[in-house]
Amino acid sequence: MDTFLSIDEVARRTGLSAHTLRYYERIGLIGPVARGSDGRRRYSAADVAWIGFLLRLRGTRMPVASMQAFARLRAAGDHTAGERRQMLEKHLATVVAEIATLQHSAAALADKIAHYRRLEDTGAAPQPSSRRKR
Amino acid sequence: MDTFLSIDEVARRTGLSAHTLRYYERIGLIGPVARGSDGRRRYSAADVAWIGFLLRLRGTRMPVASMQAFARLRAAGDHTAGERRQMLEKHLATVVAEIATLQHSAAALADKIAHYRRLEDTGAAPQPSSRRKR
DNA sequence: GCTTGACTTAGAGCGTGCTCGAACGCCTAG
DNA sequence: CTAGGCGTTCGAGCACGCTCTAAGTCAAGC
Repeated sequence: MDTFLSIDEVARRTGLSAHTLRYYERIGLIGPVARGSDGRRRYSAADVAWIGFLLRLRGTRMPVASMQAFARLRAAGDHTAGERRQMLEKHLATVVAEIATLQHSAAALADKIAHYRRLEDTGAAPQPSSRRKR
Repeated sequence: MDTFLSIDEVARRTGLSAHTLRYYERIGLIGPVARGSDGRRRYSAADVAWIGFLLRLRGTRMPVASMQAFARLRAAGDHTAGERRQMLEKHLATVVAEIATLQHSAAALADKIAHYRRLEDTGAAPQPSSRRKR
């Protein structure tokens, strides 16, 4: 199984740049990646899966510092699983809260838009760049 | 009606710092605020309402540059209402999309947590810092 | 008059998360 | 042997959104 990927392949698959992948490794988000005899990185499937997980955390705006903490726990071994679970639970709670406030804000935005629409339909200046066919 | 507020009062009410309020004014997010005879800012109720709206936009992660664009349109007069509505609609769409991906991620997080919980219950090392009374 | 304290401006500095540049190494093709 | 291309490290630089400092003004209280 030649299941090892070059940094460019991983970049392509994850959407991160090679620069960013090296950066993540530097700051400890990604554990030391295996190297070929020429010193180049050879990412395993597990590495890629972990990066995918990191991207999910990032997508929920977990700060890099927290991801680092999580990565450290992971590297420390199985006995930190409980701690890791707690981190995730805490983070999940903030994500859920954020979803709620976003939904709230989305509703407010929709109201504002409706307000604008009313303004326009009440015969104010017609929109130049908007085909607003009632 | 002494409906004018000092910068500190506005800071208190909006949760922004006085520094940030001045900064927002400097970069054009908040139009020129009226001044008292002593040169100090005197915020009107309309100013405060506008700041509230800005905060909502910020809460949905609208970039400052976009808020500036919106503020410019607003300052340009009523005839930009259509354009402003379009901006809001576009932004609302991104907010809705983001809510969706956050929900997706939240579900994935919940799965991961469940996974950890399973690990723990399958008799791995007991958690030191977790009273997991099955 | 002097002090205190809240305000003003202009501009420098900072935390976060990348992003890029410079200089070099190694492999392959021609 | 040389050139090209892709990788490496180390460190500087950047975009964003504030945040703070410095130096000064003004009004009120002692």
